[in-house]
Amino acid sequence: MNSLDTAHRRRRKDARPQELLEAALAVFVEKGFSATRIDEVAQRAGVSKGTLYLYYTSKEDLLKAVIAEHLSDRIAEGAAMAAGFAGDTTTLLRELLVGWWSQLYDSPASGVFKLVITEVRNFPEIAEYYEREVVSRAHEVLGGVVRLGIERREFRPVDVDAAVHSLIFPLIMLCLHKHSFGACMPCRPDIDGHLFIRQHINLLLDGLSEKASPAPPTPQGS
Amino acid sequence: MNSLDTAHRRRRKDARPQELLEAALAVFVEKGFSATRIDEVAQRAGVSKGTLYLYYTSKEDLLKAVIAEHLSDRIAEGAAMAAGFAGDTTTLLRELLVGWWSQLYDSPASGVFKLVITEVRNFPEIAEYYEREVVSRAHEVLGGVVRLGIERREFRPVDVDAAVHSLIFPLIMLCLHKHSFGACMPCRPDIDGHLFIRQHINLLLDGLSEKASPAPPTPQGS
Amino acid sequence: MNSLDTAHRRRRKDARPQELLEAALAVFVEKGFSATRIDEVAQRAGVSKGTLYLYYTSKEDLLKAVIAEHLSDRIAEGAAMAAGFAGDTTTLLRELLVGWWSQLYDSPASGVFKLVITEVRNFPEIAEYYEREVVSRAHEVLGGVVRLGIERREFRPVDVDAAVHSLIFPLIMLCLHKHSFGACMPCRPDIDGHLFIRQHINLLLDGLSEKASPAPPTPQGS
Amino acid sequence: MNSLDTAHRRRRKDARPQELLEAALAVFVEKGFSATRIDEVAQRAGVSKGTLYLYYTSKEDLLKAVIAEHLSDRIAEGAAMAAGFAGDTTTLLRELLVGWWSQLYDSPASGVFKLVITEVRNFPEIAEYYEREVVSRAHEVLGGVVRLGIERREFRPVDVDAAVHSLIFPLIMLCLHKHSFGACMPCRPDIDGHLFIRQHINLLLDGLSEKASPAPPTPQGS
DNA sequence: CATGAATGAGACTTCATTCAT
DNA sequence: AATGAATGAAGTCTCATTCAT
Repeated sequence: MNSLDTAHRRRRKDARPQELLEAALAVFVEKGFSATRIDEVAQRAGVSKGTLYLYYTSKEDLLKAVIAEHLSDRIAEGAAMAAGFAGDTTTLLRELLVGWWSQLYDSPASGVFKLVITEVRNFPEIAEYYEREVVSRAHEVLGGVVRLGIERREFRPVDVDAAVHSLIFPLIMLCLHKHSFGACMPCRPDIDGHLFIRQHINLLLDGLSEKASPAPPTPQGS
Repeated sequence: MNSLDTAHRRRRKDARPQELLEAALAVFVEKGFSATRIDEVAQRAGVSKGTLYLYYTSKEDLLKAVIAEHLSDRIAEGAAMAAGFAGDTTTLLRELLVGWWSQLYDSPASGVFKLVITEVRNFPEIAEYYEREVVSRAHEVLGGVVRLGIERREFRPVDVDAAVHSLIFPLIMLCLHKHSFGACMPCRPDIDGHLFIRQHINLLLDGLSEKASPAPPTPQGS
Repeated sequence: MNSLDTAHRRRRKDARPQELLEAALAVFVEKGFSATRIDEVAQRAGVSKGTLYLYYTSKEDLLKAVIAEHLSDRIAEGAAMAAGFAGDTTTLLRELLVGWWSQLYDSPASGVFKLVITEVRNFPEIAEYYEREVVSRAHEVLGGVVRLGIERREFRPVDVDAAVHSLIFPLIMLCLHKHSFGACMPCRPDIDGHLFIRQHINLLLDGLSEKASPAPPTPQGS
Repeated sequence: MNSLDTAHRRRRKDARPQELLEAALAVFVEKGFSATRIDEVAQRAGVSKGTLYLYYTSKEDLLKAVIAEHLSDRIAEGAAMAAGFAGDTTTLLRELLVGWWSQLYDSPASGVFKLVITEVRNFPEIAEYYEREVVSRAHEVLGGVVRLGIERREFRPVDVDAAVHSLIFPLIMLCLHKHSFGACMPCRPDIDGHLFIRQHINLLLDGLSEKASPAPPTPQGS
């Protein structure tokens, strides 16, 4: 019993920062940074307010930790997926966006987009960090695929940066929507995220595609 | 002198609400609702804190007024533009998004998107209002054009709702970007909004287009 | 018409201070000095806030004017009534309290007691004024009657000051009650002021005791 | 040391509400509810402003707690005193009022009367509470004694309610006086409360009139 | 490690008072 | 004389942060 307790205690202790970050992300995304009370984060993590300050020195520190936490892994996953792929770029792009983004969309990490957009202007360090760790790396991965597709004559010679934005902006918007309107008007005939991701990619691939009008193998929306 | 002064006083008085709304929008968008101090709004409008309360009964009231203010007109403009158009839907869509959105993007009203996305969850009435006055009406306009294009065989028979989202989400993201990253990392090679709008439309029109691969007359990005 | 208007205007103007005092008394008594807004007084008097400041230099000034206003006359009336009376002191006392107090109880002046008791500690000048102009003079009148009654052997040789207080305290309480509980619980079987005044005087004149005059074992005041 | 400190801490914590109520009563009675600043209450209780809000959710909440606090006990004491008494009602009444009221007059609870009279109209819930918990119960006790006295032929058949008011109103006035004039004109030959209580009761028990029992010409209450 | 009582700076809001018209 | 828009000091209440236990 004693050793079990110790183990349990240690596990709890080690898990604390993670639990706090999850709680903090949830509340920050829901209320906004300025409007969330530190009490609520602590309470949602099941600890007292004082305990939170054992792990994070201030509310702002917690915010930065939250943002840093949910990024590296996801980006690395996408990069790996792209790097390890052998096949045509059309399939890769579809695979990448559907597989990668669907997962991200479903995870709490999707809320980070809202958080970052909301708070960058108040905490400029976040801008730098986010740009370096997320934007540029994700852009690199997707831009690489598009560029490759153009080289291989699968895609038309479009502006790569613009194409990447056209690809990715709606997906980010989808995440923002999920955590704003999606969270407070759930009764309405709402956007089906996963469906939209596929439809959006199909539409863009048709625009990108060099070939005449290769209607995607599956009908729209399937 | 007397009548002039009276006129001046009256003009100031009549202009106050508008001036306050402009100041409020600017600060709300910059800092977020919760983090903006009422003093700063008042100061930016050139009045004292107390004066603000002569026109708006609370900070929340001010927020709602700000959101309501910058909507009706813009939406109506777009609807009128669409209604009065005679020509092919491809051109109409290009016209609509480039003309309408470029203007909106340049105006302070573009900040409202950030504001709404940030605050809907805290003020559910906003969700209802915004959905009714903005989302559904804008969707109707654009959806109508896409549907017409499909009927006329200019566009392929895509899912209309999804296509509208693919069209408009990046434009909203552009507005969000302008008021978040765009406002705090102006040194970096940044997105050129107007250029992107055109590129994005071209890309999507190619995806939508029924015809083989009618590379747009102008090269991408021009 | 012109002269009528002028007359009317003048009459209004001359009546202003009086109207303001009446309004102020009503609101001060209802809400308390500190809790009444100057706007409400002005509004109840049918003028703008600015106008009030043409007649009284501050809220405190208005308070003092209100208190000074409703006193002198009433006291003088009572003194006159007492001075001009020829008859037995029992009747005089009854006459005095029933006639004088019933009238005061019915008039808005009754509220001044609440106002004074509430505010003396915050405005010590009021204490001095009220003591000099009201308390001492009323006490003199009633004390004189009691003393006379004792000299004439109509009354037992009681402590005059205490007797005056026993006579008058319940009447003041009645006024206080009217403007506190009486004003907010009107549905309950409430005190009938005029009836109580008579009963109270009768009781004091005669005492509760069934037995003749069993002077208490200890002398008065022991 | 550890356990002592803990004990000390706990004792402070448990005592806080009581200490705050005492401080609040003192300041409310002195300045009036609306004019007292929450800071002053906190300071007088030896805590910071924030601490007060750990125990009471608002200024109004504090007011209600203050009023509720100082009542139940005092009323219960009086009722017990009356219930446990064996003897003639004249003595009981004298005992009751002198013993009970002298104590109340000396205690800070005497200020509650001023507070209630001042604030009932602004906080109607107080009226209901006070009527139910104080007025009706005290009235019942005293009314019972008077009624018993009448049954036993110790007292004349007076109107019971009026008699109770005549008995008790001056005592309440005494409390009001203590906390209004009494607190700001201490130099003048002032009322001696305890002396007055005895004199008042004697006077009511015996009446002013020298003659035996000259029932007034008209029946009580006419 | 964990707690939660305590703090006090700072936010929103009110309102007495002023003053140009 | 009368108005009412404007002010800003001051009050209530919140909440991030600390610290003794």
